[in-house]
Amino acid sequence: MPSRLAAPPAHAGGPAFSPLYQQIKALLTREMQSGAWKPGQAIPSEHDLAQRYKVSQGTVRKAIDALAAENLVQRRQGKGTFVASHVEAQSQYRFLRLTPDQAQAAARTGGRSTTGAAGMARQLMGCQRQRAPADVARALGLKGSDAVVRLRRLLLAAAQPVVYDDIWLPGSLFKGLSAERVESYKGPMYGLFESQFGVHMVRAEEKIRAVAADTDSAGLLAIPVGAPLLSVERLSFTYQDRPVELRRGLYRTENFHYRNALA
Amino acid sequence: MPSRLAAPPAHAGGPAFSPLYQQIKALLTREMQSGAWKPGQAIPSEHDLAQRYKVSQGTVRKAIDALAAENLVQRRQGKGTFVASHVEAQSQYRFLRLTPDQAQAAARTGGRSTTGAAGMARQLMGCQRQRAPADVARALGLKGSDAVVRLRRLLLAAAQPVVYDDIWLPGSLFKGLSAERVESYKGPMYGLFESQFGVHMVRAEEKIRAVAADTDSAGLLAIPVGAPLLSVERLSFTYQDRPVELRRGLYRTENFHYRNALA
DNA sequence: ACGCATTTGTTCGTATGTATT
DNA sequence: TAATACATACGAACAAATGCG
Repeated sequence: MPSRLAAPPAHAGGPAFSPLYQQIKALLTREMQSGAWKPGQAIPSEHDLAQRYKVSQGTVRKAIDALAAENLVQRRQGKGTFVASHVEAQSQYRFLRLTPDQAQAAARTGGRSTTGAAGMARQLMGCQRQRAPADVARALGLKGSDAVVRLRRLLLAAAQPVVYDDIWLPGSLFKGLSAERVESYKGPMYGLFESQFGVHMVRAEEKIRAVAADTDSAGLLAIPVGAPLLSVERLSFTYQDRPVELRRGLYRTENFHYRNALA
Repeated sequence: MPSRLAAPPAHAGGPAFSPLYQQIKALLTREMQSGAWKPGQAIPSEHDLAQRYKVSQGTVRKAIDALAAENLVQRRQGKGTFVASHVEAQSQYRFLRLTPDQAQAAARTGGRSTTGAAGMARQLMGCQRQRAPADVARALGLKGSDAVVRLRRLLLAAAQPVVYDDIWLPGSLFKGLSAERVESYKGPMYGLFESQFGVHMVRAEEKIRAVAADTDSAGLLAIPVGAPLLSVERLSFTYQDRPVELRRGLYRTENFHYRNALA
């Protein structure tokens, strides 16, 4: 009997059991999901957790290693293990891959792209509540009758528009979200979601295309109709792979590029 | 005295030492780089390596774990640990992110995108040797007088051109590369490089933009001049972060998209 | 079909090193 | 300096997957 905690049912298809450290990992994840351990805060020490769950410290360590590999937590020698946060400087703009062309790539040297595409000016173009369009509802796992928040904004570099974002969020999770709250918040959008609404983005999937600017986007981004734009459709997930944001971005890439690392 | 193998010098800037398992990792990497352990082959067992290097099995294990995390090797329970290979079915087209739009995304379920953008027809448009242009030489770390191989090709889906690739390789590493060798090889380009020239691609960096088709690319890809195209500039590295390929790709994204996972 | 040897995977325990406060 | 927390290293035992006789 390999499991001493919650033994998963032995139904066909799924594994009849899972290693102890994965069960511990699931328990730790649940603590974060429930909000008991909040982003930026330290979780209990390995020694502490080992006692709490009656397992060896090495097993807790392996569970935490797995969480760290998925960027759910961050280990800091001598200090502790911290729940990942989009508010902290280290992991701010973690999901933003747009980079100025002339940014000296300190890519592999561990140099967090200090320049990045951060520090761009924000301009909110709209914040409305409405019923979810069919495609948005499908992506977010909502019913067509459910409410969503739609948020549109521009990012500008040197007074030039570079990014237009069209963001859709489940209304039930973002109750008091308003234009004022967005505009008054300093720092990345995901920091706002996390600190004000308790929704922490864990991972995302993007679909990228080249498209021609239509009249709307051309106007917003100050380019000719038909000019090429990078279209980035992002679906973001919180804990337990629950989709909580659909973001459609249009990027001008004359002076910026989307950087990606393949391994 | 933490190091029992090669103790790195304690010069300023670099760490005065490195953990044992990292030293083991470096030794293992050197075996692969030298060609002593070839892609697809099994490396010695953990027990074997532990004896060879006079360290514990756990230390070898941690070294191999690190290599596996970087996709340099692949572990298979009960069988052994194998040098990663672009020839094998599992990791074929590892660097290809272009996906048909209607491919049912088995993304997280572990389902290797069987559909993928594999199975596309290839059409070689040229294979020449020449002196390296300045920008290519800079990217590959060559002198302007060095020879390079330039390779151009189309990828077609349903008889429609989808991808145009312009590939630059250091001439010194790819001596007998010819159009015939490329056309007769079945399987991915990186499989050819690996099996025929002993150059294994370990990782890559990509810069992605939206561009308008010029007359050349419009003709090649059968689209109007000015149509939007995804421009993907890829720099690929072999062991020790040595750049060995510059690839400029243009993708039609009407029916395909570039998929990316953020974590 | 069965058992056995091999290899990686999991779990435990202990000791020591390094970073932080 | 001391206490705390993560990081490294060792050793041991058993489990699970594989392949072979």
